[in-house]
Amino acid sequence: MPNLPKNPLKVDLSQLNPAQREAVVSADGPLLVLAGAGTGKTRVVACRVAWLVARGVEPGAILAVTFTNRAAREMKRRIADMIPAAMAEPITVCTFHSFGARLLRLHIGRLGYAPNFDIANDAYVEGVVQSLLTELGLPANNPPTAVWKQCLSKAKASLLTPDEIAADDAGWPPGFERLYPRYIMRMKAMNVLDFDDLLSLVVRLWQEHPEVLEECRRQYRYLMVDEYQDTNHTQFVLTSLLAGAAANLCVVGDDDQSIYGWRGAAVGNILGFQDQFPKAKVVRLEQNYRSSNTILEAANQVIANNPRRHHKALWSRGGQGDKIMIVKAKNENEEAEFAASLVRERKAVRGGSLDQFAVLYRSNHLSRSLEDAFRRAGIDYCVVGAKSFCQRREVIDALSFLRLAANPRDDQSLLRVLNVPPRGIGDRSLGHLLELQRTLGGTLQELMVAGPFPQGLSAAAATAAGEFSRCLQEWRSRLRQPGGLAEKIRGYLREIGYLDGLARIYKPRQDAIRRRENVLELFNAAAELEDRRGSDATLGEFLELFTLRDDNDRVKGRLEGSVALMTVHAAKGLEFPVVIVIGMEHELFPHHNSLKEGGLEEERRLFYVAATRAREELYLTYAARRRVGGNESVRRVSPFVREIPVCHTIDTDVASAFKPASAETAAEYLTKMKEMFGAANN
DNA sequence: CTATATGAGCTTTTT
DNA sequence: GCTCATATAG
Repeated sequence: MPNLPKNPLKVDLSQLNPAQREAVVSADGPLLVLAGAGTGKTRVVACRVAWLVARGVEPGAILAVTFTNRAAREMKRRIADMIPAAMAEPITVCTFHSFGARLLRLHIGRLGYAPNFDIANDAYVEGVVQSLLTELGLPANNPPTAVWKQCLSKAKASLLTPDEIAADDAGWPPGFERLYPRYIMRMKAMNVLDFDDLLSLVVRLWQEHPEVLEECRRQYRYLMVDEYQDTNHTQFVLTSLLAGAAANLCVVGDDDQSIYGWRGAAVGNILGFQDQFPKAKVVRLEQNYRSSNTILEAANQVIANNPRRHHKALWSRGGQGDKIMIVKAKNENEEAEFAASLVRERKAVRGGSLDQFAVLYRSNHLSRSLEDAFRRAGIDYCVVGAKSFCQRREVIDALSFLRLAANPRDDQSLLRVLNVPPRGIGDRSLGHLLELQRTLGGTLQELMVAGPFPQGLSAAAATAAGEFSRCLQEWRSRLRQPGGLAEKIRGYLREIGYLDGLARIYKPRQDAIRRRENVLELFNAAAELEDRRGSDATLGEFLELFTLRDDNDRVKGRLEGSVALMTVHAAKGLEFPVVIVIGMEHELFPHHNSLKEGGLEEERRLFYVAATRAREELYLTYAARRRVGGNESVRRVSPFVREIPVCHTIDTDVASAFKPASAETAAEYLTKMKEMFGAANN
């Protein structure tokens, strides 16, 4: 490269609207950006980062935290579009959890953990919970493990200690005060952290070792937090600690889109930001670049019924657009068929491909009738997010084998796969092993190879256990050598009998083949890592990447050319020209389980999110009768639908939506079609 | 110990 | 209608 004079960095703000520009150039002190749906939030954040750099802020001093990998990736991309790579590279853009993981790898020794800790995913935590429930003599499935897991997460996310839980009689299931401390001890003994630990241990680290906090504050002097409405208490404390008195803290979010309260997110964080920082500047982004004004006005009116919120009213320079169609179906099958025919008809009228359509629903099981209908209609569809790759049984098993090799202290994974595929070591032998651990202590892996364990077993079981241990040890040391990670993972899983065992575990051959393919996906992921990281990629790195990674990449590719079917939660952050929301019924949306704990407001926000996914056309459907858990029940339309001003809606039913039955419905139909076609021609 | 058969249960799920 | 968990026979 010749020595060219360096261009002074310029960031073009001319494309921004005044509010956006103000958010970008307010560089110092606390700043709250209230970014309504579709108001160009990512662009503003990226611009702000670039602007800071252009103003001379050292890139390495900027930390931008997001919730998802997808958001982090997107933000990096947008920043890289605006400033030279050499300046973009030192900027830290990452998720809360990867930030925590990175910091803890460096300093966790001070808290009594080893720095090569493993990170547990959901399935892993559930496994630990199950073992603990049996140990504590608590019922196995009442409440279900998922509920216990959620309680653990909530307790940790609120930074509650076991003592505080025991003193607090509000709402925890009976026995939780015993489970919670045991869970913490078990995880620590295995040197495994869960997702909440990645955050709460950072808080503890900073509180107990202020010099580490000081160092972080010196490094990260400009802090930005995306999706602030979704932060939980730990994340709030984390952010506050790091921001410190300097408080060059910019939080971006939309309280109206806070839909994760049930998981510990505290809307109060964004609602109370100005109480925390009385001098905070507040910028509202209300100009929407996504939806028609009909959709925006409907969404505005509905959300205005929520009492506690930052006032916002979205508007758009785009036209008024089509009315919102509210369609009544006889039952869930007619509803699903209507959705399918609607997609077909609108595609014929609009042209373009199927990926401009999305069908959204409140809960996963509603996808079933849709899938049937779309399959019958021969329309390509893709169900997003229902069962993520990582939760499949075979993937969990395969990962357990890998965790086992990476971490000799990981008892949980050992318990999970010791008898997978069946190798003659059943409940009795396992019980024997656990009994030994209770009396002798130590890790299960140690106990397996030495001491009195093999004697207590049948000859077959002892041989199997010995062979298992030998194989594990050998591959552990091989995996420690650098190079050929993917190949070694494959060799390990083959030799330990898992790959060939799949056919024995999963009975219909078709099923075994499918599961095998999923395991092969793991090898692909490892190979990918090797391509990116070079040949010295380690197993530990692979496991962390896989645990903290997101599934959305995979989904995105498949989405092309097909209708997206997903929950409203999964649709957050996405947009589609045409959106159909099904199951708009009382007790379903809002869901009956959420009505008790003042959850109606969150349900309304959820509906707000659903409606604002649509760019041009929005359809809301409901069924007069629906089979719920076997028996048919009579349904009423969702109250949210009736909160939309009638001037923005057309009420109809499936029969007359396509086929007019009488003169006046024919006229109405004609008007409707005119509007539709008119919009399509614009 | 393993392979099959029966029965309960079911909101949402960024990391 | 599908997945999990426990029961029971081989």
